[in-house]
Amino acid sequence: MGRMSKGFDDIPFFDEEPALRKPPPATGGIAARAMAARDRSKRPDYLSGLNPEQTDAVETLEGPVLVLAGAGTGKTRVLTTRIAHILSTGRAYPSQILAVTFTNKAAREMKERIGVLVGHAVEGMPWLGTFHSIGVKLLRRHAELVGLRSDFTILDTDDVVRLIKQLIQAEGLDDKRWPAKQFAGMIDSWKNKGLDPSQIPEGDARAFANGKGRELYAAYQNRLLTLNACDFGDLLLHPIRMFRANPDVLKDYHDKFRYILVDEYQDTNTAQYMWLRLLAQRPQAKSGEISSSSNKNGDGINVPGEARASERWPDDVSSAPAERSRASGDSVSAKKPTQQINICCVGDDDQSIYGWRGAEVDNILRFEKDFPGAKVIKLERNYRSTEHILGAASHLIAHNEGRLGKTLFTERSNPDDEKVHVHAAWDSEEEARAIGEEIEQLQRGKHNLNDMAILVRASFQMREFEDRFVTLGLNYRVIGGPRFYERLEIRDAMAYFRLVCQPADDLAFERIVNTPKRGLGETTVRTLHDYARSRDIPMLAAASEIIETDEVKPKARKALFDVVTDFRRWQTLLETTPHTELAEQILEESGYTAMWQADKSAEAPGRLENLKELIRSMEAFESMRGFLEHVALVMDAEQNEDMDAVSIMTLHSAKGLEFDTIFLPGWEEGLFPHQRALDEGGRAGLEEERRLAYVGITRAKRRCHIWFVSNRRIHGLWQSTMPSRFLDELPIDHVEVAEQEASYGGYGRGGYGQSRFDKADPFENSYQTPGWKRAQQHRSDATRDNWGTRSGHAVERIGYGESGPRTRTIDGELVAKSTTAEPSRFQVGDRVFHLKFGNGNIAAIEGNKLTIDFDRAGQKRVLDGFVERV
DNA sequence: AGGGATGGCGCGCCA
DNA sequence: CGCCATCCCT
Repeated sequence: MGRMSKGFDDIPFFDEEPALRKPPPATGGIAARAMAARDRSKRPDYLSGLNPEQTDAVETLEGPVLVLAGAGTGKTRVLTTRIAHILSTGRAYPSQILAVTFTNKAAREMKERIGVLVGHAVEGMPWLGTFHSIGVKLLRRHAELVGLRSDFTILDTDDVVRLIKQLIQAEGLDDKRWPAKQFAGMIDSWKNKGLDPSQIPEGDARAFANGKGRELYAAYQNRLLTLNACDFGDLLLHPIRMFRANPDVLKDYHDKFRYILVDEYQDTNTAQYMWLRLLAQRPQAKSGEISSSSNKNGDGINVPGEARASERWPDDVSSAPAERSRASGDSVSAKKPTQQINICCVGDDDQSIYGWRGAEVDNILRFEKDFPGAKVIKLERNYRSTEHILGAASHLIAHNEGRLGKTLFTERSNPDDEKVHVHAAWDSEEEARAIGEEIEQLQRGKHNLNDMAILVRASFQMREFEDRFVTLGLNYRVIGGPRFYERLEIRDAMAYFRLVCQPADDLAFERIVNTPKRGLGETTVRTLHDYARSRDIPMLAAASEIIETDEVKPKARKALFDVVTDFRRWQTLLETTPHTELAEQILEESGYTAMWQADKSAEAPGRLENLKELIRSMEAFESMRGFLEHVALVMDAEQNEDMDAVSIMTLHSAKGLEFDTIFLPGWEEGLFPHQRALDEGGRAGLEEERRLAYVGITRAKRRCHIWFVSNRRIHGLWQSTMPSRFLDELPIDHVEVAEQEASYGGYGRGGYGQSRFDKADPFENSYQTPGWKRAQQHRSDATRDNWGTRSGHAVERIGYGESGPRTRTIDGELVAKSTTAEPSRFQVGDRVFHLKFGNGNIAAIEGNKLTIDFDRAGQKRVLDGFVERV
C-alpha cells in the first residue's frame, strides 16, 4: 500500500471504508457474472417502469456512458436507479461509488431516493456529494500534502474579499482603483480553469494592480496557507495538485472508486473536469515496467478489444501539459490487477446555465472524444410537462446554435391543457399584485401552494413578491434567498466559533475582536496586526503575547487580556462540553447576546431569534467543527417543509425542480436576458440566458405564466423597459397572450372591467389588452402619486410624453406581424432625446421599435414612445 | 472610541 | 432606494 498511510490512518476520518479493510467483492468472477445474469433475467423491482432508454442507461454499467437527459425525462431516476443497481447486484460497496452533484439539494435528494430503492441496508453513501464537499473530504484527509492542516477553515466570498483588500492595501495600492471584489472574481475564474499563479496568462496578470496580478494572486495563496484556510476554488484545486504530486495517493482512490457518476455534467468547469479526469483515469503503464500486469485486467469486466477510455485521455494542451507524465509516475504499484473505472455522466447541454462560473459546455459536447467508445444515450421522452409547455420551450431553445440537439416529446396530450400564458403589467408592483391574485385564484380552485413557484432572474426581484404576499397573508418560502448564514449576527457568531476551533483564523479574529465593543479600536487592532505579521503568528497568539508587553495602552491591554482568556477557556471546553452548550456559553460570556438584548432597534429581536436558531441547527451535528464545515458548504437553511407555501427562487436554483404552476416574471430586455450577460458574454451570453429561459419554462408541469412589465425600478430609479426578445421566440401555437382578469387592488377598480374589451381582435395587437390599456391609464395617476420626487430631484419620468397611448407590438412569431402599422413619426437620421440614454440619432426603424445610436450610451433599441425629437 | 451624517455605488446567477 | 465606507464630530 505504499505511503498511503499518510492520510488514511493518521486522521480519524476513515469512515465507512470496507474496501480498504476487506477485499472488494469479486465483481469480475464467475459467481458475480452469474449473479448479474440472474439479476438481469429476474428484473428487480426497481427496474420496472423504466422506459427502454432509461433501462439502457441504468444497465450499461461498464465503460463510459453519457446520458443526454432532457428536462423532465427522468434523469434523477436514472442516476439513482443506476446506483441502486450497482449496489444490489453486489458490484460495489457504497463507499466504492463516487457520485458527484452540483448542489447539496441534489445530493440530499439522491441519497434519499437511493435509500428508498435499496432499502435501509445501505448506510449512506460516503462519496455522494457536491464537488466541493467531496473536495473538502479529500482535503481533510490529505491536508498536509498541500500545506494545510486538516482543521483548515473554508472562507466564503465575503471573507475572501476582505482578505484581498488587505493584501491590496499591503501592496501600497489604491483599493479604490483596484477593487478587491474584482480581483476576487479574477482569482475565482483562474481557479475555475485550474490555474495556479504561475499558470495564469500574462495578459490577465498584467491587467490588475499595475501589473502585479500574478504576485497578488501568489500572495493571496500564501496568505491562505498561513491562515490555514481555503476558498471555494481551492476545494477543487488543492485535491488536483495533491493527486498530481502524489500518484500513490491517487492510486488508492483509483482502486477505491469503481463507479463514478456525475450529475449535471454540462455544468462542470475546467477544474472539475481535471479533477474528474484524474480520478477516472488510471494512468497508463509505462512500457516495460508494469504493463503486463496492468493490461491483463484480470477481472473480466472489460469487453475485450473495447477501448478503455480511462487510458485514452486526449492530450490536454490548455490546462496541464505536465500532468500525464506526472500522473503516470513510477510509484504506481502494479502488483494488483487494475480494474476499470466506469464513469457515467448525465447532463443536458440545453440546461447549461453556469458559464459565468466557468462551466464549459464544451465538456459535454466533447465527451465522446474524451472517452472513446463511450456510449451515448438520449432521453427525450418527457414525463413532466404538457405539450404546450414543451412546445414553447423547444421552440425557444431551438434559437440556440451549438446544441447536441434533442427533441423532447410527450405522449400525454390533453385538449384541456392550457397554453403558455404571456401577461403584460405596467410595473413590477402590478406584476406582483396580479401574480398574487392568480395564485389566490388557483388556491380557491383547490390547488396547493406547494405546487406553485415564482422563478425570477435576479434575486432583487424577490422582494416585491415577498412584500405583496405578506400583505395578502399568503404563505411563501424563499429558496436559496438571503442566506441565513450571511446575516450579520450569524456571521459574527460563526466567527467566534471559528476562532475557538481554529485559533489561526485571523479574519474571524478581526471580525469579533471588538464586537461587542470592548474599546479595542483601530489603533489597537493595527498594532496587533503588525505584531502578528512581523512574527508570522496568528493574531490571537499575538494578542496573548502583546498583553505581556506595554505596546498597547492599559485599557486595551485589559480588554485584550479578557479576550485571550475567554478564548483559551473555550478552547479547553471544546473537548469536554457538548458543542451546542459551548456555543451558547460563548455567545453569553462574550457579551454578544447581551449586545443585541441591549439593542433597541427593530431588528434586534429577530437577530436574537436567529442566534437561537443557529444553536438549534447545531444539534444535528456531532461537533462544532462539523457544524462549521456544514455551514461553509451548505448555504441554505432548512425550511419547514410541511407548510403549504408558494416557492420563490431564482431560475438558477430552480434547476432540477418541477411545479404544477410556474410564474416567470420579469421577461424584459436588460433583466432577462440580463444586460450584463449580453455585455460580457455576447452571443454566448445570450444563449446562456436563453437556456435559462428554457430551464424556467420546463419546470412547469401544467401551467406556465410569463410576465413582463413596462416599468421597473433599477437602482431606485424607475426605468422603462422593453419586452424580452425571448417572448418573440415563443411559438404562437402554444402561447396565449393573456388578459388580466383580476381587478386592481387599491384603485382603478370598475370602469376598466374586462368585458368591454372581450371582443377585441387578439391579433390586432396582442399587448393592447385591457390590462395593458388599464395600466397605461393608471400611469398618469400613479406617476404623480407614487413616483413623485426624491429629495428634491425629479425622478425619471417614464417617457410617454404627451402623445397618448402607444401601440406596442412585438413582431415575430408570438404576435402576428402588424400590417396596419401606422407610419412612424420618426425618420432614420432624426436627432432624438431619451430620458435615460440622452441624445442620439436614429439608425433604423422597425415598426415602433427604433434603433438609436446614442452619443453616450451606444446603440440601443427602444420603443418610439420613449424618445422625442430634439 | 463611537455614533451619526453623508456620499458613492450597485442588483446576476452558486458552491 | 439601501447598503457600505468614510468622514467628521463628540
